Amino acid sequence: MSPAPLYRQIADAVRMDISTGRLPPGSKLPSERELIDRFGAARGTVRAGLNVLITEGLITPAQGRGYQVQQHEVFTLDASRHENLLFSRPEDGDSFNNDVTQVGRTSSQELRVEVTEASAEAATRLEIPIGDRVVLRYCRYFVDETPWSIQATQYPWWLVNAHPRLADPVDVREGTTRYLADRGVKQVDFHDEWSTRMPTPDEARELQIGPGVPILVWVRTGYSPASQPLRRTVTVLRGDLSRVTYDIGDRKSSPHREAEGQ
Amino acid sequence: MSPAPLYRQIADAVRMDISTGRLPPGSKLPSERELIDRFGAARGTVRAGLNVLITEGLITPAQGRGYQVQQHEVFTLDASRHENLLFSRPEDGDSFNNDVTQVGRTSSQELRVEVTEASAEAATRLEIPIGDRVVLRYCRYFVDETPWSIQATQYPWWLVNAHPRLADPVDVREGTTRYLADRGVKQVDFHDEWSTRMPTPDEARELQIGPGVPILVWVRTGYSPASQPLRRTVTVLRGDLSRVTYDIGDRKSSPHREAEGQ
DNA sequence: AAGTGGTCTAGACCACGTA
DNA sequence: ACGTGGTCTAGACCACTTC
Repeated sequence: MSPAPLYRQIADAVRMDISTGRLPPGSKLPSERELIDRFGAARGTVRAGLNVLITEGLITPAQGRGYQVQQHEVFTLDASRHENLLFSRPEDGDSFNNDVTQVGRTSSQELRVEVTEASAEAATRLEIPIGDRVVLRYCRYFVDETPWSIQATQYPWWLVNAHPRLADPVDVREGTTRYLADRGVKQVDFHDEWSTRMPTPDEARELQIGPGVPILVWVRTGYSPASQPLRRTVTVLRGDLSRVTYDIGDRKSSPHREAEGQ
Repeated sequence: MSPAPLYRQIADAVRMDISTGRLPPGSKLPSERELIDRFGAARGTVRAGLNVLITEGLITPAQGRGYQVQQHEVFTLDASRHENLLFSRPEDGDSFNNDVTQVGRTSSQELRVEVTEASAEAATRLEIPIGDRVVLRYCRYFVDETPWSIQATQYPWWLVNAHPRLADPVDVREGTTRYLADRGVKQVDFHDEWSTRMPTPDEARELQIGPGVPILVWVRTGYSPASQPLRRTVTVLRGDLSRVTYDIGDRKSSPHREAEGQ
């Protein structure tokens, strides 16, 4: 066995300090110059080692302030209840806002509404021709002032015609799902797709995430009782701040809600 | 606006070549020496630029062979059907194997069985004391010879006592869920938790993933009709090869199965 | 002003893969 | 043998933060 290269030894040593708690979340790492002395390495080698930990999502660098051990406040989303009318009352309003405030945190959002043409994926899901007109409701959600997710929902034009507030460039206070339900358009079935990947530079900027933090991509299609697709929502969630749960079956409530170490 | 640093310009230029299709998935990138000439940069600068794309999961380097644009063959897992006895017949056998062969691909697995003590998280989920004896069934799954997931299931000791094949260090041919069901122990409710993060070095080695590829972590707890926890399974999935779906509601089948670009 | 990380250069030698 | 990436050095100057 050849020995591990020096930059890996540096990464392993610092990673060990983090996992054993010698460097707790939020604490400051030794400076590059200190590590140069400790390991007798050139600066480039030390930086290569620290770079490993950055791409593992363990530390973040800040110009002029040194490196810091990452710390997260995870927010849990219950996807099997979320937007499910059976589990929300009309007075609860927007489901995201509701979920957040219920655990004692604050939420805010930025909304943008456009009329555009359906992308190929959206058209397939919505069972309309590619390029058909759709309303796109684009929203960025914040938990405690931190960007948490970006959401883009497309509604088919026939639905917007019948329910024009979908195209309002302002909040639909009670939530669009509830708005539609109150007008007789109920979403009773959902098809969800989940995947993960590293963010594009644009996504990283909008969610304010650095290198080493992946995102969750959630594509939800909502259906009427007649199995007609009513909308398609793409949500991009910060991986370091998100946990998602599903309950399958008839159990009334999920008994466990504790945080788990990552 | 100050101009972007040179290494970012290099990353952006190559990323553009990839996203426009000039460099299709699987193709070879220009060598570092070529990029040095094209951009008039030092080697370290070119490598810094390529490193950005590596951590974005867009390219992979291979010593002696150059850089290559990443390509994936995504495998979709239907989590709301998976292991659900309502959707599988006894003769189907192990559900993972079944899911894989049904789409014309081959699966294999490595199994290891241990008797250990319950971790804190597992004990909470299984509603047993911390440190209680459990059987741990550890399995690595392959799709088409590629490592795809690592799975660790813990069964409480009272269940193993009653159904001893759970501790057999060999495959339970029909699948453990079916084995238990046939002996009157039905799992009817599931609680699932999903999160994403970068792999630890160990996970990266076992799943054969390079930098820039995140993982999905899936924690499933299975319950009896009396809401007694029967098992807790932690699955670690390669993010670049995995898509997960849930169907919520009564719709018989999900009408759409097409691949989507990533 | 002093200390931190960010960018960049110009070399060197090694390890791996292909031919 | 040759071309590829992998590791490493020893500098330099800049930008930002803290004091």
